[in-house]
Formats: sequence, structure tokens, C-alpha cells
Amino acid sequence: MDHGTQAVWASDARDALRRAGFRSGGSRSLVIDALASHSCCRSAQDVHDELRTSDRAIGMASVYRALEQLQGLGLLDRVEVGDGTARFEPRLAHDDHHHHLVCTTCGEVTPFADRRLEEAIHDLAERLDHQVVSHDILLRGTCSRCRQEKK
Amino acid sequence: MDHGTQAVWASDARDALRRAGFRSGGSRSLVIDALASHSCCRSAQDVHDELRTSDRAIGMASVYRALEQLQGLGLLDRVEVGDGTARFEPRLAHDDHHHHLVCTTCGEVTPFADRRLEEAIHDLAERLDHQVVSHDILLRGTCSRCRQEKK
DNA sequence: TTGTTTGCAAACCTTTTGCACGTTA
DNA sequence: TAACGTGCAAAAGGTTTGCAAACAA
Repeated sequence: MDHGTQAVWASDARDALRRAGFRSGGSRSLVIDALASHSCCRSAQDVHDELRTSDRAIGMASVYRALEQLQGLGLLDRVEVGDGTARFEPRLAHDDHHHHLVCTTCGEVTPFADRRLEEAIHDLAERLDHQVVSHDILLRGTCSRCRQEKK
Repeated sequence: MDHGTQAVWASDARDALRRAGFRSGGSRSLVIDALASHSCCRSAQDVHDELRTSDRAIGMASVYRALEQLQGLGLLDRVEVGDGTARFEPRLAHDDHHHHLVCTTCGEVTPFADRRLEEAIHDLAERLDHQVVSHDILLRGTCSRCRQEKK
């Protein structure tokens, strides 16, 4: 998940919005940039904070509205780790798809990828009556740093 | 996940609470019964509603406090499907472990189990620096009923 | 008696919405 | 200019907390 990939996502996102009939608003564009500048999920508050210190601050409502629209177009994945706040990240191509490890001690969220897990889910989805379109996997436990500190 | 299994969970939960030094309060006990009487996850509101119509109604705060305590003792799993409300279900033995399918149309939550998926997660966890203690898997899509109706 | 549990109401926090104003096509 | 985008403030959930009364040990 390099910078190039994220930059492509940002430009794809803008194209998709245009095609969907959205006008090019400055706030929404800043939200896209903020999301594209990170490799893992960010909360609405994270995005807002990041932009608050930039040239142009935007309203919290605009952040939420942009996130909602991007999600509606399938450009964002919503990630919930159980702390009561939703996080969002660019939905990238299959190869860059990842899931999350959450440290139950410090709360840190770390991405991981595993091909075998993806295959198991893919095969399982074929056998279900549901028409599965996406999946989330969350592993909970103690991260290596917190494990060290406990010792 | 039969009634017997759930009954065992309820009694185990009461034992664990006693061992942890909690007194046997009537409200908490009712929350345990309410959770044990269902095979899949329930929200705090669900539990509260269920008890409201019973002999003894309890406060919402008591429901949340009981859920928090049971969670802290590892007796409950918290399930979040992305609709803004947390759900809870008994944490059962490995054999009865399941995950959730969420219908993106009607919101219905359905449990499923898959051994291969569990094996993939187990093996993956061994290779990570994190000490993984639990995992959630959520599949999203259209349930069979909603698929029929769309046609 | 002493500390725990409970219910109510108020507080909190995240997210959504109403509305007036600015901006885009 | 007509519709869309934005910011602010208020509203709307779900969840947590303060407190005084009821209760268990």
C-alpha cells in the first residue's frame, strides 16, 4: 500500500464523484486527500483534526457528509473496532485489501493481510444463500509492544 | 447451540461473577437469563425490552452495567454490525463459536460457522506478533429473502 | 453495619439534520 | 440563476455516570 496506490485512489474517487453528478466542492476534496494520505483507517474526528491545522479548516458536518457519499459510491470501507467510533479507509484493489488487529490494551489498530483467509471466505461465500459483497475481519489481543511492557 | 448449552453458560456466568466478588443482584441475573435465552446477539435495547414485559422491569443503566461486567470477565462477545448499536452474545465453547452475516438491505443478522475459516485464523494468529485472543468476522450482503424480493 | 447494586435523570459523545449563506455549473 | 455544497448550531441516537435509596453479606 504505497503512496502511488493511494494517489490513484484519490483521483479515481474524484472521477467517480463527478460521474455520479456531484459538484467539485473544496471540503469534500480535502477529505479525500486526508484519507488518501494514510495507509489505514481514520475516524471522522481524525480527518477533522488533520484538516483543522491545515490552510483551510472545514466543518465536522462536511466531513461526515463526504464520508457518507464516498461510502455510498463504494469508495470507502467502514471499519468498526468496538470503541464506539467508526473509521474509514480507501477501498483499494483486491491485492491491497487488508484487515485489522486491535490491541485490547492500547487500542492501536494495525493492518494485516492473509491470502488463505481470503480464500476461505471466498469459498464460504459461494456456499451461502446470502449474496456476500464484502467482509470484515477483526483480530483482538495484545500488541507486541504492550506484551513487552507487561513482562 | 441448543438450550442446554446456553443454560450451562448462564450458570457458569453466575459462578464467574461470584468468584470475581460480585454480589448476586437481581437485575444482573435477569440480564444473564435474557442473553442465555437467545442463540445470537442482542442489543442492550433488546434485553431491556424483553425484561420490560416480564415480572420485573429493570433500568437501562443496569442492563449496560451488567453487559460491561460480563464483558470484562470474558463471558460476553460484543458484536458490531455497523448500525450504530452494540450487540452482545454469550461467549460459548469453541465448538459453538459462530460469526455473522448482515443483510445490507433489511439489516437482519444471521449466524454462521465455518471450520476452514477458523483454522485459517488460528494458523494466522500463530504467526503474528500480536497475542490474539478473539476474532470477529462479518460478512455483508443481501440475504436470500431480500434477493427474492428484488427479482 | 458496610459496601454493593439499582433506578432515575443528567451528562456525554458520536453522528445526523435544519437552515441560511456561499459556490458551482 | 437554479441547484448543490458548506458551516454552524441544534437535534438525535446510544451509552455512561452521579447520586440517593434499596439491598446483600
